[in-house]
Amino acid sequence: MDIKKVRVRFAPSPTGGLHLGGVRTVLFNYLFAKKHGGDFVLRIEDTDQNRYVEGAEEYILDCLKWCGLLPDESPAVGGPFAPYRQSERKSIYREYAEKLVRQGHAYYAFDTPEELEQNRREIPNFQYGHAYRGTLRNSLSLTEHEVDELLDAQTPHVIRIKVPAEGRVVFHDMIRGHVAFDTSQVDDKVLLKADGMPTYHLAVVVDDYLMKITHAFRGEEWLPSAPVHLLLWEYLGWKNDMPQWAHLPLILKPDGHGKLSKRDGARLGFPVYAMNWFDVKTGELTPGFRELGFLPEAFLNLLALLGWNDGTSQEIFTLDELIEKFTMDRISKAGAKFDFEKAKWFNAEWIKKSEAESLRSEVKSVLAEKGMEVADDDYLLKIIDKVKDRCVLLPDFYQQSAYFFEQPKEYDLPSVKPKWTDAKTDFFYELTGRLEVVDKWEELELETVFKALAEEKSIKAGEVLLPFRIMLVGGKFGLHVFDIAALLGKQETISRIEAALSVFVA
RNA sequence: GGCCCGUUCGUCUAGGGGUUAGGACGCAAGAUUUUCAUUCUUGAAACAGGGGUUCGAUUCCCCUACGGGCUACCA
Repeated sequence: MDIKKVRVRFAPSPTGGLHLGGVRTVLFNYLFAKKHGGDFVLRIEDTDQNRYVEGAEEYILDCLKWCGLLPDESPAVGGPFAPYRQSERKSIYREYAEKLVRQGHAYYAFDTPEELEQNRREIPNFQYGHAYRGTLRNSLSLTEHEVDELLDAQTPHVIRIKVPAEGRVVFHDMIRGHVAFDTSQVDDKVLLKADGMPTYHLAVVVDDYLMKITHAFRGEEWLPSAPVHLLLWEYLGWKNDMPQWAHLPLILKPDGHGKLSKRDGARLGFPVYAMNWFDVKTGELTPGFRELGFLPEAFLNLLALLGWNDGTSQEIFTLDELIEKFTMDRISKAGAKFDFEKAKWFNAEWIKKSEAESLRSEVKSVLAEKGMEVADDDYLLKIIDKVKDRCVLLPDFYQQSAYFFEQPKEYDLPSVKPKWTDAKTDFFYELTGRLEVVDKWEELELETVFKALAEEKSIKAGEVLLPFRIMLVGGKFGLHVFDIAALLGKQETISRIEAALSVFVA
């Protein structure tokens, strides 16, 4: 394939949150465009005024910025072929729809929603198409005079495409290969709604043409309406400018069957949106991957591997690697069930792989949320470095590192009390003295001192190790004990031993 | 119902006319870690079914089954 200039389209619809499938479509768009040195066009599909939600457009852009798919300073929506909002292009669409009517490829239809509803109820397999359009109220069945009268009277009407009763629409899909439809099975889709707004079918064709789109990526759910779009490209006389199509496989529910939906997230306990989405209309908050503690790199990585791989067993990819390795022919055809366990694994891998420095601000805000202000960045960096292997999600950093910033408030007494002896009391008293004079405050040195004392006192190290841990952190968790002590520093370690001792002995 | 798309371990997938059908997640066992996690080793686990084509099909073709999508003046 000789790709000179690619212009791919991404059309977020500001009607709600941005779900996994949406981000993945953008990602593949992005990878393909980057790979071939092309543009990446954002077009806002805001023609459905009923569903338009305030703030949704900004939200979607923010999601893309968080993912790293849109530069921070990028103009939200724009480019050389503005405007990019459907609502601002209203007049353009009518023009083309009327043109199609004049050419006999479309017609006015005056049927009310109620009438159509009734037909669908009463006629089995009712389709507004060649079989029934002659019996319905439209400019095909009515006389010219009747039509003019209705039009003059401002009768609400739509414009529908006139799909031929016979014929075959054939096209090549970059993922699926050869795809064919019988036009007899395709219905006369509405092109222009009664409110003058275009439907997706008209808008996508007109916009892709006007914006010089060369490659169109979308979800597989659009495949059945592809013949309508193909016909439109032909009727409008733009056949040679038609973009290459790529219908991406769907992301499916992890359990049961079907497309992954917002509800599945709530039901199964994982996010399906990139970021928290608060719907002002319903007052409903849908959680996002970002807020749950996913790294954007991990999020993109897991999405990319859902329906694509590079043919090797590599699973961890940076965005740059993805751009380099991405090819369309390695996108799978079948839908992929989303697996949250694997998603978490990706995040854990990315946390492990990340430098402490790059994790710092995220960890800081995790701690801050719990009311813990960290002043000493060097200290924090050392802790992050030691602790990150044990974290799957960002909030795990709190649980894994909180004890470095405050003395235990409670101790796991049942684990020490029953086996406590005077000898142990003696050991720890002595230990504080020995620690007091340690020069090199490092893990190895501390361990040596500790074990030497245990041997002197004829106590098995194992018997005092667990109490030591509980003294420092309060329970049976955390890093290796001597790592903790080393990080805590001399004064803090000793003070924690003393504080705990008084509780243990009491 | 009609049309379209799809089908390899539970899940994501590699492979492709002759393979011990490979990897990853998860699961199980063990080693290490005198907590836990990490790490390491090992294990259980798949070509939907039936017909062809072929010396030989998991791989190619057809049918069936199953799954999914669409079937709005939503995208």
